[in-house]
Amino acid sequence: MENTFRCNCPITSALDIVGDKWTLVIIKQMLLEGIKTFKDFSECDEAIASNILSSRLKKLEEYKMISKEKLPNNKKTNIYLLTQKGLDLTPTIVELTLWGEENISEFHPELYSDDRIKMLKNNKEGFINMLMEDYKTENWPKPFVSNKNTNFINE
Amino acid sequence: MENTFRCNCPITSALDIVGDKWTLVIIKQMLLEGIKTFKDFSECDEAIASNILSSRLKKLEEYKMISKEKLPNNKKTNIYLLTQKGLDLTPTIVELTLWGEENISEFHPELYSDDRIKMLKNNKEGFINMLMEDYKTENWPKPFVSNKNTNFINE
DNA sequence: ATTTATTGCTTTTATTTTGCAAGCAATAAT
DNA sequence: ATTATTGCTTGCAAAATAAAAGCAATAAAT
Repeated sequence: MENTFRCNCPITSALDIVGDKWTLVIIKQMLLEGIKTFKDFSECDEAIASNILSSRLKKLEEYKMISKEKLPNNKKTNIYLLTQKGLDLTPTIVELTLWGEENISEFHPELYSDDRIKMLKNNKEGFINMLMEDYKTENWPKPFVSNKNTNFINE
Repeated sequence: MENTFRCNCPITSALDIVGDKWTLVIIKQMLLEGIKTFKDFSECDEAIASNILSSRLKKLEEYKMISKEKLPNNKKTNIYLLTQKGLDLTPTIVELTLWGEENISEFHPELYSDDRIKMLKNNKEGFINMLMEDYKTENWPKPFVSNKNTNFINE
């Protein structure tokens, strides 16, 4: 963590953290593919080597971009979750997706495009918000809701 | 250029091109700091080693993200310019800037913020368009304008 | 016209990072 | 009690990166 930053420029410093082959891929997998455990990462499409995965997760934790937790009924498996800092990379990832989708197929014909990307092109702002909100509601601990408010539907 | 792509995902593929320590720094310098020649790059703040600069410029040219030209009166100096493909990374760079500016200072207190970043926060969309238009008018060959239209002011 | 400086690299060598394979401790399943 | 799974770490080889030096082509100065 010491001497990580080349200079005082925010872009260059951002790249000192996420500017490598794997870090943003990891965040993408968590954000878009529901990946949460070490095993999930190891088994998925872009299977990253376990030592590199390990070092990247450590770095992301140091920078508070992910948290490492355990489920109450499983003392072994770690659950890695994006924090707000990590989630805040959603717009960057979305812009990279759009750039890739429009500029790479010439060099990489098998590149896929899917329905989500079409949605994204239709309404970028909305898509970004949806991604971030969905991640939170699916993965972040539910806030306590008092009984008063839970049964509206049945009243 | 062969075997560059890990898989068919647009994000991962984008990172196969720009996912390293230097590529986006180079594009940032061209876009935001008016850097155009090999010497400019070598002399600036984040002085990249010349061999790496050389290899990155070559890669960016292969992917048509920059062009390499010469001025008519100078047979020596190469001028590197962003093409549309390169310029299209502006939104990605802008989002990275915002992320860096809001999430890194905790770990890097010397990180600077400036007036341009304030402008950017006020009007992201407009700032991105301004950056791209400014770059084009300042660096791309001027289109021919017929005499008919040049003297409005004097009529 | 000849020397000197600059530019845009390439080459060499050293260091760092990456990645595969194997190993291993702790927990969970059988 | 035994076996399988998970989440790592370690060791080593290969690849990428980086600092330094070198060099050819052009431009500038004398």
